Amino acid sequence: MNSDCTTYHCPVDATLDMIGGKYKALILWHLIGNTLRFGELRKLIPQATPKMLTQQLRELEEDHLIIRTVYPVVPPKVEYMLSDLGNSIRPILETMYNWGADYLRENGLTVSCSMKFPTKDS
Amino acid sequence: MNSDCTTYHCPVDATLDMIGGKYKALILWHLIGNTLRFGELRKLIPQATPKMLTQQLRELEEDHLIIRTVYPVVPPKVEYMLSDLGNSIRPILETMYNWGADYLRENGLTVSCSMKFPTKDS
DNA sequence: CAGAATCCCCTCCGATACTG
DNA sequence: CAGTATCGGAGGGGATTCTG
Repeated sequence: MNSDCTTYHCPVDATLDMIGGKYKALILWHLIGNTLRFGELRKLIPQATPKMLTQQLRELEEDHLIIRTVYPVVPPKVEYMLSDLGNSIRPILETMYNWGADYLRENGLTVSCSMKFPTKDS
Repeated sequence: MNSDCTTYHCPVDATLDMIGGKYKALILWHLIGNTLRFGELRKLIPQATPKMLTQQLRELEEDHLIIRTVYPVVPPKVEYMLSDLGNSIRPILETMYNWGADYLRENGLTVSCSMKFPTKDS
């Protein structure tokens, strides 16, 4: 998370601190129901440079929202998946998704990527 | 909002863009069911400098989440209240509040200000 | 009372190049 | 493949001072 405070002014700030990073919501969203490799995330979020993607993934890992698994093979293989805590944040993402989608639609704005509301699978 | 894009990569980003500002969630939260003056908001959010408070309020106004009313009197009197759009975002704040409160409790962290979950009044 | 204006630091983040 | 290292610009945000 971004803030190093052990005291927040508001629980909402604590939540925003964990998912408010530049690409964090997008990463979490893509990881819902999927275990993905670094390269797969890069393709899904091409606007993020490797540096930024790594940084955001590390912060999500520090906050225990995702689990990073390194396989000691050559070539390297690293997988990312949601933790239980990460899964518990899904309702927030969905609530924000629905509100944002309504807002964008009512304002005639568009979404550039193919992300859709996930069917309630795993 | 922070981004000037008319195209988002995700509705969640659009939502975060509107409420993710430094003090925006806190401002919106305090305005739920209350019409407040600038000075009252300053007392409720003392960690925000006047400059930052003004900036965040202006952005919330541009995004039509709040309504700013100026009374042409001396001394100046300005009131802020939630718009219909601002009120519509309340479920998001509540969802984030609940998740954040659970998270902080389970991690033994504390909230510094006296903000509580609002009773479901106006 | 409700801000506007200035100054300035410092972090975020993109671009580019390199590595085990 | 999955990163790391380095540089540098833009702007977020604090402290302070001033004003109608």
